[in-house]
Formats: sequence, structure tokens, C-alpha cells
Amino acid sequence: MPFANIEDQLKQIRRGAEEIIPEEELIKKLERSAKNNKPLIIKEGFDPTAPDLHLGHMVSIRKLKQFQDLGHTVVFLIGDFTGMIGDPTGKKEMRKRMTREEVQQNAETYKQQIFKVLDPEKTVIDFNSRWSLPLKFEDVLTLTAKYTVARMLERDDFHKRYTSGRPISIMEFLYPLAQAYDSVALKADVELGGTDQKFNLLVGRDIMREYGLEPQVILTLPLLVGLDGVEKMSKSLGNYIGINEPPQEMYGKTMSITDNMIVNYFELATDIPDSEIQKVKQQLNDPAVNPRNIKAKLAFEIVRIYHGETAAKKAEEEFNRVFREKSLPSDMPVYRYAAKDGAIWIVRLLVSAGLTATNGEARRLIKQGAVSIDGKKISDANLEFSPAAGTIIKVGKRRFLRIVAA
RNA sequence: GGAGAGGUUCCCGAGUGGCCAAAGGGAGCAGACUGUAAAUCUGCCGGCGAAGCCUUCGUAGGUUCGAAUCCUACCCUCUCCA
Repeated sequence: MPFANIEDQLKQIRRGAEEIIPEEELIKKLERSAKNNKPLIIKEGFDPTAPDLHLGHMVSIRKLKQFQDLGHTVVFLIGDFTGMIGDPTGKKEMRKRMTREEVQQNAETYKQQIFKVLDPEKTVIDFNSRWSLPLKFEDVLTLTAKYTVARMLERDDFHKRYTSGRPISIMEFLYPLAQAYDSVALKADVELGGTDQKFNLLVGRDIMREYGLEPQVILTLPLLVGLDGVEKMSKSLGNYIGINEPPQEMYGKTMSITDNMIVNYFELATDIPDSEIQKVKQQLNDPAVNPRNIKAKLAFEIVRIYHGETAAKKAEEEFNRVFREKSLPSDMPVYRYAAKDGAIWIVRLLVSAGLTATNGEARRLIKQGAVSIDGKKISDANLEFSPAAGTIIKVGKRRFLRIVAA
């Protein structure tokens, strides 16, 4: 099976990459791979504790896909061992060890998500507990002897925490080493990661050398900014678009990003070719073009990648119906209500239907004029009424409820 | 082992006896506006059928009419010294 010529491979690999360190080594590896007709081993690790992948993860996963298309071997490494220890940042308590079953289950969830992009036939899924678990304390000592505290403290976040007097556990020092050891075990040629992973990836190089292996090349990818436009996309910050989210949600969330994030999302979250992206940039600078429409294209594209063309179209129509024409969504949650139960307090209704979390929130929203019944704004938080079947309750711009007979 | 600093609401961070459900910022939510679930402006942002009451400032006690604030013990973190 012939590999594409080195230049073409490089061109694809470079696209969207933040850094390739060092590029010359990558070229050498590619050359050797072509000559011996032997695929490179491309590795990226994922923590199995948070099995919901989002667009941020997909930046590098889509890069893995490119390597795959170039004929290289992708190892999707599930960090069940490292994840078991857990990254102790923000710890309150020691993380519970995950059971074999939990890990398996999360691995399944991963597969179901990554195979929306990666080719299942060509993807090796591995678990780092396979080699980490059997290590003896002595082996760990050998590993830790190969790195120094001073070098660890070079890592930016360690450095910051150290100088600002915040805690760093020794285990956290072990974390990059464990990850590096994964590269040793896999004899990785290339490891991918976000720019925040740069340090860990570099440790991998050093440790591989220490173990007498050819160091991996590292490829970092820019971090995708989250929906808030401030922090990186992350599940714990709640500013993410999940791969498993319904098309409608994905579309809407994309539409909520600020205009100045549009290009960035095109670059990192879609496969739109560079030439198209240049066009997008021009259009955004053109006062005659409404950025909303460009953003709609982005939203469509993102939904298309994960749910297909049809679903994307539907999501778009739905979005336009609700937010542009301000009409009702085609599908909304229902609340079963029996007339014989008598009048119901509006606040209770909102809470029990899950439209608001607490009575207080419901009252607040009513006071703010956010709640309407059949299109009529209400202002009385004490309202009791007997809704007819078919009554539509609306809270804010995008929370709807339809009353049906119980 | 010794000396000091510190732990505040989703996050960051002010508050050192009553005016504190706790400044300010961020995030979130809502309203207005709009070409948009954009930007901007405004409001809200612990719970309770809302009157007042209840729970919250590391944990447990105590002092006081009254405690996030003072005292005691404990837990946790950091710094310096050894």
C-alpha cells in the first residue's frame, strides 16, 4: 500500500497544527515509513472518567483521522490507569478507582463517539492499565529517577501554582511520567495533544530516549475556545458542544458563539478547506454580509459532520422557525395535566415540568416578563389556572411546554 | 519538629462583631434592542406559596443580645526555618 509522497503528507499534517516538534524528525519518520512500507504509530490518550466527548476533543481526533487516511496506525489510548488515579487538580477527595466494568462501559461510549470520525477498521484501541498496572514499585522508581523536579517545575501550570503557593501533589508529578511511559510501551512515533499538553508530550520524548527508544514527534493542536468565548471548551465548565448532543442543540449552541469566534470554529471544528475559510474571512469583513448567515453555515456544517446532512437541514429549519420567525418548535416537551385535578399554581407547574429549577427561579422569571401562556405574557406569580389541553407555556426564548390531557 | 499565612456563595475574589444572603468581576438566566441563542444596555443571580422565616463563609464546639468576622480544638493548604 503506497504512502502519499512526503510533501503531500506533510501538508495535510501541518494543517491546523499549532506546533510539530521537531518537524525534521517527522520528515525522517515519514521517509522511513514510506521506504519500509511501514505505517507510523500515532498515539493520543484520553481520560475515561469523562466519557462525553465534545468538539474540543474532536480537533485532535479529526487530526488522527487524517493520519489514518494517510495510512498510518492510530492508537486511541484510553487512560484507564492514569484516569484511575485521576488528575488531582481541584481535588476534594481522592478519586474513586473505577471498576473494570465502568472503564469498559466508558470505552464503549468512546467508540460510539469517535467512530463518527475515525475508521473503526483502522483504529487500535488500547488501555494503559495493560502495562501500567503490572509495574512494580521498583519500576516506578526507575522511571521517576529519569526526570528531575526542576524540569517538572518548568511546566507552566506547575510553575504558576508553585510560585503562587498553591498545592501540587507528588502524584501530579507522576502523571506526565505515566503518560510518557505509555509512549514507551507503544513505541509511539507521534503523539497528539492540545497545546496544554505540550509539556507532557515533551516529557514523553525525554523518557523514550531514556529507555533507548527513538523519541516521538509531538504535534500540538490549538485549544478550541468554549461557548463563553473565554475558557477552553470543557465539560466541567459547561461551555461545550457534545458529540452526542441532538442536532438541534448543536446547531443552537453554535449559533450562540460570538461573531469573532466564527473563523476559529471553522478552522478547528470543520474540514472546510483553507480556500473556503479565506472566503469566510473576507465575507466577515464585508459590511454587506450578515455574520449571522456565516455562522449559520458553520452551525450547519458542524451538525452535518456528526448527524448528517438531513439532520443538519432539519436543525436549521427548526432554529429559524423558533428564533427568526418566533414560532413554535415542531417538537416540545409535554406536561400531563388532568382537568379534574383542579387549578394549578403556575410556579408549581413550571418547576414540576422542569422548566425552572426552583420556585424562586420561576417567580423571578415571571417577574421579569419571561413567561407566557399561549403567547400572552403573565406577570402574576400567584396565578392559578386550569390549562386546557394544547396550551403552550413559554419561558424565555427557548423553553417550551405543551399541556396535554393526562 | 518550630514560626507565620490562609480556607468565603458555580469560579475568581472583597469583607475582621450588628447596616451581611455577604462588595466587585466572570460564568449563567431574563428583558430591551437586533441581522443572531452575536455585540450592546438593563435587571436577576441560596431556599421556602415570599409574610417573614430557614440554611450558607473548612469542621465541631464556645463567647456575645448579636459571629463570615472574637476564642478553643480539629481537618486541609501554603511559606520560611530545622
